[in-house]
Amino acid sequence: MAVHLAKGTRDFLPADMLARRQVVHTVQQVFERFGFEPLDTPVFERIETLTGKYGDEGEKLIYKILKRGEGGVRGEVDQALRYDLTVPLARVLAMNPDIRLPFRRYHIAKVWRADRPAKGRFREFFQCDVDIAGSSSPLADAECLAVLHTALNELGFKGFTIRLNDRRILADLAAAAGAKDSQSEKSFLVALDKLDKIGRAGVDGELAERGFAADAIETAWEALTPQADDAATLAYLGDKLGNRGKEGVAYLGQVRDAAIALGVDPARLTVDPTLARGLDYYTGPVFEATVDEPKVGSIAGGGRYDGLVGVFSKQDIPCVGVSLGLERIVTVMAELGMLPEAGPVAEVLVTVFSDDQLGDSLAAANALRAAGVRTEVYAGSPKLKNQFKHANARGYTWLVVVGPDEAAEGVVTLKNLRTGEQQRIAAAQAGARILESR
RNA sequence: GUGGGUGUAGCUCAGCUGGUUAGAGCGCCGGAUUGUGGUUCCGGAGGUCGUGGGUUCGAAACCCAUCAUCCACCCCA
Repeated sequence: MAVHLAKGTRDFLPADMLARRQVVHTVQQVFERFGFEPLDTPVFERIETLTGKYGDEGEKLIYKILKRGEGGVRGEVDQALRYDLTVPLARVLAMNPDIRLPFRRYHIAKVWRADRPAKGRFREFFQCDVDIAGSSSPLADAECLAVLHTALNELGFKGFTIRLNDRRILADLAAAAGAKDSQSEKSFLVALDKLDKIGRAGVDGELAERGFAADAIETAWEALTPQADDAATLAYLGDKLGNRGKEGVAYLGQVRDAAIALGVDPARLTVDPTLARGLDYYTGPVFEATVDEPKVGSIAGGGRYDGLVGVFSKQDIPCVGVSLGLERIVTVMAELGMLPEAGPVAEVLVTVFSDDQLGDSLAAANALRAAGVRTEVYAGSPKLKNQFKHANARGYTWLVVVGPDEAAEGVVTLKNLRTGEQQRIAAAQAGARILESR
């Protein structure tokens, strides 16, 4: 039968896994360096936990699970695969009121979206989230920016930009453009978000189509007049916007100052009032990281969501967090040649000379492993030639042969396949020799 | 969800306007005096031409459907 992967999914063969594991390891080290603690949650949640959090577009992308028994036959749904790691966190916070706040957690796990696959986009993918719960201070937002900045740096990214905006600024801009309700506000944001793609004229066209009046749009554009730098942009916006927008501007200024004090390179930060992020639950600052070289959209995104936990419990807990998209990071790193080539996990292949000599080979393998050397022992005993080919094809550096001569002397032949040199030494010494070559 | 492209050996692809036994490179397997690879030489295996219909004397090539995949839009990590 013809076999296919489910759309938008991938197998990770050993070479992929080794590269990905290294990326995850780096990210995890950075997360812990900032004091974030690990958390995991079930991959599926009750459906009502997830619905109503992601907007109409997002809602369609939730993978739903049919009920057991007759309910499944009737097409009823009671559970769904998690869409992100933020809503599960909010649920955990609501269910565990004794968690000491502020609480920092990281979560690296798979999420699922019934999206149409594209470059760097899958239906099953990993996110690496850090969030701080229980702090309304701009310092918490700044810490998230700092951890994001550090992680991207340590992964080796050179040309990335973190764009910043605030939901309150966007709300005022939408209002200026004539948005009357959250529906038209969202409509405005969707159009505005395309600015760098379709240009001002294009956005004007879209807004007109969406029913925005030309003179109102003009008012919004005035507030968006480009300024020399972030400080000027914030000052100018503060001047043009209403009270809500002013609040956002002031807050964003504090976040930015704190982030820079935490070591974030100011050249990497850009206040961009046209940055719109779709998720419904954001309330304050929103941010997004992009790389300029391969076009894969954003590689990380986040923001503040002060109302989400309150949806699940009486007590509101202000939260802010950022999510790194592992899939896109790996895609970009692969394209830029930032991932090292993975060799075999084992360092040495112990060949099997013949069935008669099997015991000697196994003893040699034991000695190597006892010495801490990652060792493959050839399963079987085809011609030595083929075992050599196997070692070479898999990229081994070291190879061990134990034939009758070696066995008689109580040694093994250790060969370096790169240089071609070989010597007869005791198995334990062979182990030491390999270890010192690491 | 909308529009467009692609689908031929394990991999990358060639097969002109339909015509007899479908090709190449790489890879794979075997061999070149019987304890040694990676180079070279010789030989070999391997394809229901995505799948199902249709047009035709005849289709990998034309038409329809379907599945898969890629690109753009939408949205997003």
